[in-house]
Amino acid sequence: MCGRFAQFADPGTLADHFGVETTAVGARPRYNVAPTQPMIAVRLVDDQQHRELVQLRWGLVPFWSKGPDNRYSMINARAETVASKPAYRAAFAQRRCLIPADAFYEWQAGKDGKQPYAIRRKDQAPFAMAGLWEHWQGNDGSVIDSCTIIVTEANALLRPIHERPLRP
DNA sequence: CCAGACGTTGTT
DNA sequence: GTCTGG
DNA sequence: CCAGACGTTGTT
DNA sequence: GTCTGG
Repeated sequence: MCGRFAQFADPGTLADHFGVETTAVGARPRYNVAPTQPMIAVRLVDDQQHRELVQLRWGLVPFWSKGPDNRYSMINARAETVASKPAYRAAFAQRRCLIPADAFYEWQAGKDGKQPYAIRRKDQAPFAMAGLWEHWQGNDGSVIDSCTIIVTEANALLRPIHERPLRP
């Protein structure tokens, strides 16, 4: 669940909405954020007291990784296992964040193909998804700040559109 | 012990 | 069918 | 998540 | 870095 979403609220609106003081981020409206692309997150600054808007790569790159590896999908983390999975454990303990969104997309499978839906609030206000972020530094000094979105079972509203698969 | 994975979804 | 790139 | 590629050689 | 499978 949640492989695409929209972020088109302007940083000022997000700042009001999520209690952020720093808004210095080069954000433009995004109606279709895809995995590996940069997106906006809300996270604590180092003092752990204030929040900032920050640009992160969608698709968490573990700090111990040799680099981004698209063979593994780190765009979502299951809520039931996020505390113990090697790729997420450290971030879960230390580096949680909010992913502001105006809508997220789900595709309903039908016999004539797939029908996309945009899911958003009735009042169209931005909302937050739960996320984790990670800091990665390569041997050449390059740096990637990345994130993942935590997912759970579909609720009654979403179930007719799309259910998260069961896992052994 | 070392080598290799480290994740999720969809589809059959 | 399955992987990669976005 | 979807869309698009999926291969190798030789030449510029 | 840390766990799992062999």
